[in-house]
Formats: sequence, structure tokens, C-alpha cells
Amino acid sequence: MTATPATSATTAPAIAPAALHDPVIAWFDAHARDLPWRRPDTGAWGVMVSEFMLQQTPVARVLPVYEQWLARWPRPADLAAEAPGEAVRAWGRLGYPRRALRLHGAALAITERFGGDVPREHSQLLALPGIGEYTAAAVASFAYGQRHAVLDTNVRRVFARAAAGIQYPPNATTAAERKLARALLPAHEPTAARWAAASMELGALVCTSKNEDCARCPIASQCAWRLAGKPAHQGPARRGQTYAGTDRQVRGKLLAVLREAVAPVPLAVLDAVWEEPVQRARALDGLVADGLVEPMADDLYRLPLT
DNA sequence: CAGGCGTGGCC
DNA sequence: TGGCCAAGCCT
Repeated sequence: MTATPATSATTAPAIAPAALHDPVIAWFDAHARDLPWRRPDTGAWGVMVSEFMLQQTPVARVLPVYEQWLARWPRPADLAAEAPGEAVRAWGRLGYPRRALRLHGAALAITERFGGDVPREHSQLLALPGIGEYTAAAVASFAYGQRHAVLDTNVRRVFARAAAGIQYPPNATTAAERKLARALLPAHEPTAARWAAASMELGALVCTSKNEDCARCPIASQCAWRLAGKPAHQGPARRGQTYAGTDRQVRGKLLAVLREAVAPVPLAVLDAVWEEPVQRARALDGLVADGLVEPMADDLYRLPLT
């Protein structure tokens, strides 16, 4: 099954799963990064915090914030006892600050509904704010050693190439990808958990989006995409991200001021971050609507106390 | 379900 | 230089 079209992902895997597991896991044993959330003394809370921070954010930027976060809030109940605005402030410049709010909300729910312990069930994790299909599987697998298909952008890219023979996965996760991921999952629970971490790391370090390093890939000899001559991406253009001049940029500037402030900020100070008044007002309203900013009397604003 | 949502480093 | 990219989630 070389030079396979994208639809081939719906069929049985081209490769015997077992022929993939051993080399990828062996490669992981030799080359896995020593990341703090992978250390044996890391509890489920640490894993969960790392997963929130790593959503759309590179490891290098997460590391220092992660360490400070866990030192300050070593258990979910510690974070739950804080004002949500403190989570937003401690989030710093990681980006997508709604994640901080959702992590705080998740800590609150864990404290109230699960006695302060991160739940083990995928369905219970999925019900927490900020946790979707990927993060629920990741926490269940990495923190609790369970057998779940962990489909992040790295794994999806590895599977697209190795099994489907295409350069990039579809824009949105498809049923075919889930089916393939389940078919490739080792039956043995601890092996499945190891495989999840290993296949993700392979995508992060070797089978990267650009400049993939097939010479260091443990399954290069089996990779459908490489065997097909690495054909260029055919399908619809991949979703890009605009930023300059968008509301997002304005929101970022407004929130940066509020994060640094130790006292409520006058509207006049916020007005200074962006020239255009209509967009500026829309951005501020959006932050308030999202619960990231709390309006007070006398045109004063602050990070949310509740 | 396509689009909104931050930030900074890299080639 | 600037578009692309980085362990997604939510509506």
C-alpha cells in the first residue's frame, strides 16, 4: 500500500502494528526528553497542568511557568482557593489566557466533586472545563497509565505519513483517524501508554511538520509517505492563523496591562494600548464577556476576583 | 464545523 | 521580512 490516497486511513493499517511499537518505543527509551511532567514523582495534577499549558504552546515556553505554577499550587485545592485572576496573572505570556481560567475552573470542580483528586475516568476528565478529547486521553494515559488513543497534532502527523502515506493530516480530526489510532493501539495497557507518549515524541522531535528527519526515524523503512517519495500535500490549504491587527492582538495588549497592574486600572490607561476605538472597545468587551476582565465602578478594570 | 482565541521563535 | 508553527478547546 504505497502511494496511498488520503482515504486509505479508513482501511486496515498497512503495517503490522507490532512492527511499529517496538522500534518507536525503543527509540523513545533512548531519546525521550527529560521533561518535568514526565518524572516519576509527578502526580496527575502535574500532568494535567502541563497538558493545559502545552495546548498550542511550545515546551520551551511552558517549562518555567509550569515550575512556578506547581510550586505555588501543588494540589488542585490550592489553585481552587485562589481568585481566578491570580491564575490569569500567573499564566504570564503563555497565550490563550482562557486556558488559565479553565484550569482554575477545573481545579474548582475537582475540589468540589472529586475530593481534590484528579479523576481517572476519561468521561469525568472530559467533563472538566478546558479538557477535550485529546487532553482527557492524555491525562488518563500519562498520569494513570491507561490505554487510550492519544491523538494530538504530532501523532496525527506521524500516522498520516507512516500509515496513510500523506504529508499532513486533515484539518480536523476524522473518524478514520480515530479508527486507525485505535487499531494501532497496543493491547497491553502499560505498553499502550508507553506507545502514546513515544509516538507523540516522535512527531515532536523527528517527524516534524517541516524539515522532518527521516534519517533518525525508527520506522522510516516502513513509512508509506517516504516510500511513496514524500509527495507534497494535496488537499485543502491548512488552516492558517492571522494575528496582526486582529482583536486577538488587542486583547493581548489589554490583558498584558492588567496582568502587570497591582491596582485596578483606569479605562484611560487601557485606551492607550490601541488607537482604533471601536476595535479597542470590542476587545475589552470580549475580555469581560469571557470572564478574563472584571469591570468595576468608575471605569476601573482588574483581573477577576471571582 | 469553521473560525476565534495569544505569543514568540524560526527560517 | 513575515508566514508558519507549537501536546487544542469551545461555540
